Amino acid sequence: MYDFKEIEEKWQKRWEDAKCFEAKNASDKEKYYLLVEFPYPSGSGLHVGHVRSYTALDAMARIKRMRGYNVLFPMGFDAFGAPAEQYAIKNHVYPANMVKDCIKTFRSQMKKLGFSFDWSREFATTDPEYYKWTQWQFLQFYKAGLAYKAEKEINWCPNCLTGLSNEDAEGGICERCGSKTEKKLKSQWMLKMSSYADKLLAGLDKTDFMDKIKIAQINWIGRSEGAEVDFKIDGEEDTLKVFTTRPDTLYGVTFMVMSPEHKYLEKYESKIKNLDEVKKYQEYAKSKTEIERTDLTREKTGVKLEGFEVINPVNDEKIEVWISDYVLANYGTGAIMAVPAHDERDFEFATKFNIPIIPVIEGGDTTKEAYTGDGKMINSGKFNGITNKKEAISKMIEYLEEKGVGEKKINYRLQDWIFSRQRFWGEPIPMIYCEKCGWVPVPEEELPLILPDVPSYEPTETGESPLANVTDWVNCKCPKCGSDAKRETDTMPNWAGSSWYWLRFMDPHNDKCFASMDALKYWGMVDYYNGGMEHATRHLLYARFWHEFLYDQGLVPTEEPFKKRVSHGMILGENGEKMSKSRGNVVNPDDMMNAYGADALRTYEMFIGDYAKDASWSENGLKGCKRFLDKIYRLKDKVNDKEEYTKDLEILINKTIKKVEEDINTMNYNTAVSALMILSNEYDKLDSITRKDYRTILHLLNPIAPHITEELNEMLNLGPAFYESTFPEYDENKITFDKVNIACSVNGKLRATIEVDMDTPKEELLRLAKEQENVIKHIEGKEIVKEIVVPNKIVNIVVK
RNA sequence: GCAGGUGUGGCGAAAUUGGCAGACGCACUAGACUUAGGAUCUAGCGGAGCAAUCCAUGGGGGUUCAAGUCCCUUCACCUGCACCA
Repeated sequence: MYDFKEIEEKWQKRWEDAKCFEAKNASDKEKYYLLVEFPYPSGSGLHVGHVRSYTALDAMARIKRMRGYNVLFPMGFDAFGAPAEQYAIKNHVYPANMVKDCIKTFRSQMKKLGFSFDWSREFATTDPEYYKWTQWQFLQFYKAGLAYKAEKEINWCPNCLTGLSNEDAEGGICERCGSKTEKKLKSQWMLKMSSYADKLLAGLDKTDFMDKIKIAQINWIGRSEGAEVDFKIDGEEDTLKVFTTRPDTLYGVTFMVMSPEHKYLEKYESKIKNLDEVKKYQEYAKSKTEIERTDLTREKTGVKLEGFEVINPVNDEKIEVWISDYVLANYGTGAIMAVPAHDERDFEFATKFNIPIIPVIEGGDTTKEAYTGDGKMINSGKFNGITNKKEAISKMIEYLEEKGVGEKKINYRLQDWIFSRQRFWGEPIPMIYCEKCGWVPVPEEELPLILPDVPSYEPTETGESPLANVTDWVNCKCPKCGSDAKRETDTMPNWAGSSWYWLRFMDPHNDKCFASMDALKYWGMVDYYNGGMEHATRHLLYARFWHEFLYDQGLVPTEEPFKKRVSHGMILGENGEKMSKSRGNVVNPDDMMNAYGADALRTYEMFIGDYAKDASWSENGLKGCKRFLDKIYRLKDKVNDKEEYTKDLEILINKTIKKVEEDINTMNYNTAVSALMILSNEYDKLDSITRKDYRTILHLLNPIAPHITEELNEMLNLGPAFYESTFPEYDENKITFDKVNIACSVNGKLRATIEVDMDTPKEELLRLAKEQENVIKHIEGKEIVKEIVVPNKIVNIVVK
């Protein structure tokens, strides 16, 4: 019938030549910034899931442009990270070349799909011109005291002799060889994200994220209010500090638990009488994989410290101290006060090791289980009798503060960001270590610090980055004192490059700064940011943290980077499972485009279902959408030479205009498509349609299926190309029919429908309803109890 | 365990937010046109029933003239987080 390939290529070229999708950094038009997460250019090419979100935002971008906005809709590539590195290790090639090839494939696929990205702004995070600024920004963190070195555990595979990312060591098992991974202490660069915890929480109020995304962020930050309490170590001046959310239960403390990694175990080694046993337990805890350690069904284990006791600050009683791996080293102070009567985990522990349980709040049976509910305080000295938990907590904190043995404290689950990777394929961290001066930043004018090629891409045997083997790169002079020094060989994590990329899109070719203040001010916040739900926590937090930091440094004009964040559901295989090579259910967008065309693929992915939900692929569904486009094409033969709407279609057309724009702006793409299908069905019923009828449906469909609609519009010479036209407006006066169907029911059951004039008065509706044969049948001989009339909707007669 | 979400025909889903459940599409059935159909057109398509009608939105209960929609309860599945003190 028509050659969609030829049509698609023609229009793609036309758009490119016209540069109609290139955003201007200075414009009288109102700006609109649409951002969709840039992809990782993997070797397997674009996924049909990419097509879904890109089409969705493309449709929005096209509508916004046709509504007169200066739209920024950019695309780039996030190309540092594991997959390219794995490929490099396997094939002994420099990853940059492979990345280049993959990007080429991705770009060409996206162009074939007709996305209206502004390609003039494209970049990859691996471009030295880009990572120069990633490095520069890292130095700003350093200068502000927010980047520091600390001993942190990494996942270490004793078999491969290599450090692994959390992803590669999932569940404590080395992905490559299957052996159990260990924890190994390594000095790593950290970013002080924890100091932004409150800002990250408060900043959410300035955004319009989907609720579930806000909640995910809030949970991840994990703010919890409580108190820090000092327990004096018996026989020492030192105190053991714990964090608790339940200071009101202090009188119920019967033991303390420290994590096996707690620093006091070393400090007070000489005090501990059963040191051998303790050391053995520490070894045991270390050998546990992440999964084993966090397995809730696992029985509690632990060792009591002999000769090491603390004093309860509220009643001066001596308390035994244990170590157990159920207490985490990296949360709170790494030690807890245990109140078995009112905490489930402490209860479990106390029961197992026969430790006394003292209830301090009335309620429940604390010989059987921990009571975590509310109640009257008992066994708590002067606090006895308080029934309100909130009051009890604040009174206790007041008391602790008075005595100088504790204070109010807010804790966060959110931790500092481990910013080092012992990996090759990442941005080099621009720091130099000098014996005399310590850590010295690479001078800014020497950036970018180029990532050199190396003889081997695998991490070294000591767990260092392969860069450590490039001696003439590592060895350098200290920028401060000029003596021999060494470069940091760790690289940045994958997340670094994607933590500010939306800013670079605003001014991608700037070589003086990461983006000019003018550009940053003009584009402001990203208006609409779309990405996968899997990035709702980490990426989004890193990006917001990074941005908030830049704001505090006066480097960006807005506190928050993204106004609205939305996420799309996955496209699953035809069998309802996640698409993967091993499951053999992968659908290649190229194959679909070749068989049905880009427009059909785009239309189908918009029609597939609720945008926010997962959806299973169906090639038959795609065929159906192709048929719909074919029908649109065939309708051209019905076009007459009239220039106004067909009278009978006018209302439906106006309604459809309204619905399509609203639906696309609210992510209800599926109903936008279905509205257009309904309209096309109505057109099809008529012998002829007008030029305006036809141009309008093409125009409405254009954001979703841009090629075929442009072609038909031009073929019939209906008007200027859509990319340079204004989107149709609906007439508010013509979106309601003058006739309306009224449901007539008896006792809530539908008995008849009547067609009446819009806004027919109540009395008239009731009278008409009662004339209906089937209504009469059901009310005859019965007593009418109630009559409900809702104008333009329904009549309900209640009988007995 | 906690948090969030979902549950409607054979399938993907709609439902103006309390007012005719199943729009639109797929699959399927019958027919038309055709050398042919993976094209197009016509008709049908939740279940039961010849029909009037009855039953149906995971299950149970409630509010209401009226419930897919609100409330209570229960089950199932999905996604995060998970011994966070």
